[in-house]
Amino acid sequence: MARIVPPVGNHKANIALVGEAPGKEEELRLKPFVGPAGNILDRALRAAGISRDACYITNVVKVRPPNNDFKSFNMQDLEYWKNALRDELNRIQPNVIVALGERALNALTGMSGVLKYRGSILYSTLCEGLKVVCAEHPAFLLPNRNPSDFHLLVFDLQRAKEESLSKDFPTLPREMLTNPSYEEVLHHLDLALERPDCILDVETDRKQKALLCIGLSYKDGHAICIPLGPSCKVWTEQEELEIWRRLQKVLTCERIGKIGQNIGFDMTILYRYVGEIYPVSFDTMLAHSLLHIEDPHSLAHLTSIYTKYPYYKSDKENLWEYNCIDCIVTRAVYKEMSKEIDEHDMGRVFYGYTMPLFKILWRMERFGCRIDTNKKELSAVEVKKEIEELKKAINKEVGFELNVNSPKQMQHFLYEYLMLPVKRNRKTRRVTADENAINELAVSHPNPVFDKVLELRGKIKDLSTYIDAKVDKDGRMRTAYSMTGADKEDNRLPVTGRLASRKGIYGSGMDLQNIPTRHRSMFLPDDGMILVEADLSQAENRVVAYLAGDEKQIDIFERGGDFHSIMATWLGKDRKVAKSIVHGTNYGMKKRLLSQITGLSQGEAEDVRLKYFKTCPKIAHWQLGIQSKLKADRTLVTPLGRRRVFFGMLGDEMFRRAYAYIPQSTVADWLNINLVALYYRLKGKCDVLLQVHDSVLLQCNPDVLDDVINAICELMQRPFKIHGRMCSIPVEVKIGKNWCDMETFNETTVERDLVR
DNA sequence: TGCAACGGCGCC
DNA sequence: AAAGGGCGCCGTTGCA
Repeated sequence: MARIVPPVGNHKANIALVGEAPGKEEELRLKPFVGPAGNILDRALRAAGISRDACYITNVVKVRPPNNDFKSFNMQDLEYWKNALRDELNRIQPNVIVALGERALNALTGMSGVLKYRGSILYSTLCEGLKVVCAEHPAFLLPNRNPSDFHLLVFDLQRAKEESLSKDFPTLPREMLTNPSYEEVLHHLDLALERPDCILDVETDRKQKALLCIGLSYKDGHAICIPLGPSCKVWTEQEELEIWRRLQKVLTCERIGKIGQNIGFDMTILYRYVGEIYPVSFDTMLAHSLLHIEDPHSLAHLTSIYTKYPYYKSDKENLWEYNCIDCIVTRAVYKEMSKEIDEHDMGRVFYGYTMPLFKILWRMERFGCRIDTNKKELSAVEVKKEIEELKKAINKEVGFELNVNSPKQMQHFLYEYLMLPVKRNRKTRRVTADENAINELAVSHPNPVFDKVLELRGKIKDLSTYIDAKVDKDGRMRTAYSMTGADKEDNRLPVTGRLASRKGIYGSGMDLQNIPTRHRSMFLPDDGMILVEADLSQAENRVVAYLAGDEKQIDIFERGGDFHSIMATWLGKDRKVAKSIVHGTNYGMKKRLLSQITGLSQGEAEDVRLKYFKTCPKIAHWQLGIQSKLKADRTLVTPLGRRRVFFGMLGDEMFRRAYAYIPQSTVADWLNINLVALYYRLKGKCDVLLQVHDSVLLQCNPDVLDDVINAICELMQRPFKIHGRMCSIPVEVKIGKNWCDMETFNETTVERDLVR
């Protein structure tokens, strides 16, 4: 028998909280929000400075749904409860209603998509004249769901508190010029020329990235959308030419800071029309990734946090209007964010490092690297042939067509056809036929086909990923760097401070941070130039030694000894094993995997691991310190000031991520800081081609090689502080005629090279 | 045909 | 009981 859970709270409340339906605990105690979700709500209310007694708390449906499944209510039931809710809220007349979760949002406003609308201030369609603030349902924030969104609930409740002062809606200026005449365009571009900054946002089609229109906002609450691009029929040829000319004047005017959300995209689109846009003073996405690295950096999210404009990204049917709103909102976001940067004293980092690095990376993306296209085509032919032969051999050996790239077919082949013992992925615990599994099977159940399978997979990877990568028409390979992960893949956000490298928006180019050495011979310097690679040597190990404050390790590094050889003698193993043990153990690896990567037995591996901790006890201390820091506030800060909050379950998995985080991001930041410094020091003397996490690839004229290498050594090896102690990371400089055959620099190699 | 999820694998 | 982390791209598969 369904029991009705009545609302609770103050009938004169200015804030009404509306959930979906009672749960088990609520039904038992006949009160809304008293179970686990209720606890979360209470915590969030406290954090937002709202007293529960000052709220009226209710649910859309007052009875617990069978199996807690809201969908089991039919339309009639829902209508009944919605009517009851309308009467209820109209009696209370709160200044603001908080819709907690999808069902409440839907009942109160008719909208759907709570993750999009959270933070938005909306008109209630259920109770006319009343104002709704949308928030995620507390049950959605339980530890096993999405605990990292808790702060968003707090934020939305704070917003509700502000809005509870009156029934009025916030005023949101939106002066939009969506279909301007030619004269209006010129007039507004003239006005823009008088202003110190200008928001820029272009719209393109999704596939070709063909330009559709350009939006500008040179003052608050105002925007103009100028239709332009290959399919634009608005202007005469002459008008269009003049608009581009005036536009270029604004976009390249020294006095006008250009501002945008992920403005690198707009710069890339407009490059063919106006060249490089300059100066770019502020990117809201980059600023946000600096201030709140663990949050999403989409404009939709920024809008919900920094402005009171409601979510608008779902209606794109009027593109010009949409373009204008984007600009107006970006300006509002920009103003708030620039204040936040000043308040947090991040100006030096943001304007002096983040934005310059962004500019340099954008130029590197344009510049690209010359490719030996001949060689590339030849090896394509060769590898294709090898693939065909391997395929034939494998099919002949197994007696049927086997696609080694199909996990499904491979699992069937190994575990059903050959009836071998099933191997699982250690992390996911799922059945796998990956390289590791096959290698293990090859030991227990030798079969000549295994080697061929792995070889074939390798060749297919070589061909598809590296050899077939699309070179631009000018024979150059390009990449797009991401400092934030705005175009995130699989919903993962990069959080390390490392750059990501990927294909460009037009589909050419590739990730240039994972090229196997043997494929690097395709990468050439331009005519008359020489490649210079500067590598931070053993950077992560070094940083770990300083972070842990391990005197023994620091001593080896500072004396310039061969770290791994010395560790090898201490641990009583050969150099290679010692290297793996140290590296793996530093990052939380345990005996099983250590034994796998070293070839030792698990018992031996464990012995060496413990011996390493005994030899360098500070390493274990360091790890324990990280653990307690995470337990205390889930936050780690690197020596270079990068901060990261860790969400999710406290445990070894998080600890391992945390061990890796600080050295990884410290090295990345240190390299990038030096990339900026090098760029300005060597301006005109060299071209920066690539950044690969702990190394940079440059090209320069051989006559300035000395200058270049001196600058590299001077800048990159300068000491910086880790835990109050100065640490210097040596640089290994290599030079070469292609990126594969690089020789460590010393005087004789230069001379030999110059003679050639 | 396009898309998302997944398995697999390249480098630092 | 056992467990490095961080990225992006390709091919397959299943679904719309």
